[in-house]
Amino acid sequence: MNLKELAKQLNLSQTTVSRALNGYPEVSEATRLRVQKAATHYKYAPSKRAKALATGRALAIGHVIPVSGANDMVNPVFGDFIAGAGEVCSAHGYEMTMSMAAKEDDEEKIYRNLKARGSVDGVVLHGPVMEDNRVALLRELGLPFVSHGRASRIDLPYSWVDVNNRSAFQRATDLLTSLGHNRIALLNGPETMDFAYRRRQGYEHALTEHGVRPDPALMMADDMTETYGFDAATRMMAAEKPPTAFLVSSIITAIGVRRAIARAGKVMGKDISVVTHDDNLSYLPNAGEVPIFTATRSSVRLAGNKVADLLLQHINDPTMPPQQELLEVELIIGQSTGPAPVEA
Amino acid sequence: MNLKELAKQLNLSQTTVSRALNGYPEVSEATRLRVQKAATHYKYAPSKRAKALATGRALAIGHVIPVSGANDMVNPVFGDFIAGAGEVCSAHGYEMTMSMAAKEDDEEKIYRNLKARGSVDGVVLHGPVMEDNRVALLRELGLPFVSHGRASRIDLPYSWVDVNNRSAFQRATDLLTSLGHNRIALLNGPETMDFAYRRRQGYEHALTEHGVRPDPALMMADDMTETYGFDAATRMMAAEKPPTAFLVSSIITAIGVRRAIARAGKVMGKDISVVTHDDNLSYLPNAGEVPIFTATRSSVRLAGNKVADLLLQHINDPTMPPQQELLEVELIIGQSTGPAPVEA
DNA sequence: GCCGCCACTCAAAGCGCTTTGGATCAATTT
DNA sequence: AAATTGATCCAAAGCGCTTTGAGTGGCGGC
Repeated sequence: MNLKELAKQLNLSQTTVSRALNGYPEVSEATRLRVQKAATHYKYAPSKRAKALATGRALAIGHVIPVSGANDMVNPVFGDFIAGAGEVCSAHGYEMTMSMAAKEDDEEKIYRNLKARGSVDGVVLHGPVMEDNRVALLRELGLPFVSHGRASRIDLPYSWVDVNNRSAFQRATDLLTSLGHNRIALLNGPETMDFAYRRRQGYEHALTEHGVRPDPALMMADDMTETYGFDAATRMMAAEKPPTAFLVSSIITAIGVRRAIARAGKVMGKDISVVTHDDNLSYLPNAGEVPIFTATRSSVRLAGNKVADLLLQHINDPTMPPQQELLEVELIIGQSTGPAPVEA
Repeated sequence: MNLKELAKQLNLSQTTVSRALNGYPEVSEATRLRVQKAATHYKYAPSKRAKALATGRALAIGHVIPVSGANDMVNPVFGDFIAGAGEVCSAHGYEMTMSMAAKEDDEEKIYRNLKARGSVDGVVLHGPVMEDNRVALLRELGLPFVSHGRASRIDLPYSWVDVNNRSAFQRATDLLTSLGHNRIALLNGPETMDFAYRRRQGYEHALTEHGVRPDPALMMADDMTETYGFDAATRMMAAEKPPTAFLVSSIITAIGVRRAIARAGKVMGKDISVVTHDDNLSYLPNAGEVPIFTATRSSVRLAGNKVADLLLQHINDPTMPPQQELLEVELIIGQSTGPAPVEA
């Protein structure tokens, strides 16, 4: 059933039926009701394709997902973020489309096509890196976008929703030093990623504030897998001057660290402390009366909500100036931290 | 730049330009080349909206994601599956759109709309449950679809790609019994889900074959979170007749089990054995010379490839009869299994 | 020299919607 | 009584593409 047929059934013009269904005022309440009844009766749903062509709006936003890293890793955070964004999108009648971006150079083409083909009204920028050139590109294209995370060293205004990563890791480091730790290892994400860069800043800043010189031997950055956590922690603990605490960028990596600690015959939270960032993933709840990990927590699903919300605002009002939202983490005390062991 | 303008620039009709770009034979090689040059020069990309309207094809497939369970869990497997499907979609010029389905009754409406509005050419059915009524619905709607996993007790023909869950868990159970275990606990996923139902079948079948009566006290089913694994394992190990081995449906849950074992002061692979299903998630590689977990492994990313591939075939040839693909798992021996401890 | 054929090219219709620019008619105003 | 207004409704154009059906002109065969 399409508009024309529906109009014929009702002995009305397409114009009137269209207006009745889209809530325009130039139609009497009586006929509006009649039209709506008929529409639900015939299960009429307007063709998205035609609507998009006629209105110039796709009623869709796009996600361009960088499938990156050594082994084409998909960010484990992805599912929850999408779920968050999806909630607000579907509440506003928007769809989400995704494209996978394998190689770096592919990505520019993807955005250009998205714009030229008009398949989306806006995009969310995933995984910003430092000096991310996508920001300039998207601005130039005039494609509304919101970044999930900031891109450092960019002076162009643009919209983003980010976690205060610097402050989070600074606070986490403060916590550890206040417990007496001064050999604190950092297992960071890839430091081309902006969030990782900022976390290291927070970590180093806190250390220097406490008069500790950051030790390169205690700092690593890599794709945040479980095995990365295990391998790095195992190696560091076997070193000459092992750390007494780990600050970790992902709960998945932290799980690897926990495994390494157990394997070394130590007890997490007693012999060795661990603080991790916790994205509050639905399948990895870090909960309980006393959560397993002491963590800097920030719900990535909530971030998905906020990003989508902001993006839809931009789409509906293109003149709206860029907006930023900085989410503070909760510092959650769990079982994985304790006072630094006394030197033997 | 649109077709009309491009045609004008070239002093050709829209028809010819369109045909030149879409590879139709009725156009001379000379002009085809000329057109293609101009197209790339002007960065012309045909409007997806207009193309969709004109051809009746959206060049997109849909994913309807059930965001379900007690705490709106997003399946951790999701990201990798999507990445797999995305690969083949983008290789064929297709986009993927996702809709979140919160409540059960929502879902039917989502599919109906997807069809009526014509926003996708086909869908992948996620998370089939037993006697899944979506199969009948999609067939009735005439919307091409491929299911990721089967739906038991449905005698309608339809296409699916599934892991041989029954055989996988049967083999895993066999392995454990051959190691001398006869109190093997099953930590399954929600047994409304088809895959979980089948896994239990395999497990029970193997047990009975070995003359062991399945013990309800050793069987659980729930959302496959980490804490579920920890809680269930902790409880079972504290019971009167604790299990000597765990068979687990998800590596994430298995991680919880490992934590419970460590907490209880036991050694995994020695005091207590664990076999888990392993979806080969990119961020949770169960690798190394000897993998951490003994596992039934099947790449969910590969499944994504296959599902998308099959779906695109159906879309391109609607007369193609339903096809099924059953993926066998690899049984990987890791560090988490060993002979059953001798009774004290 | 005429016909038919092949290789190209084009004008125009159509996909299903929105939206512009009238029409129509009753009620109100002058 | 004529003109204005407001409330409804409509015909038709247009969104940017594909595709049908219809020309062109050049060429060999009779």
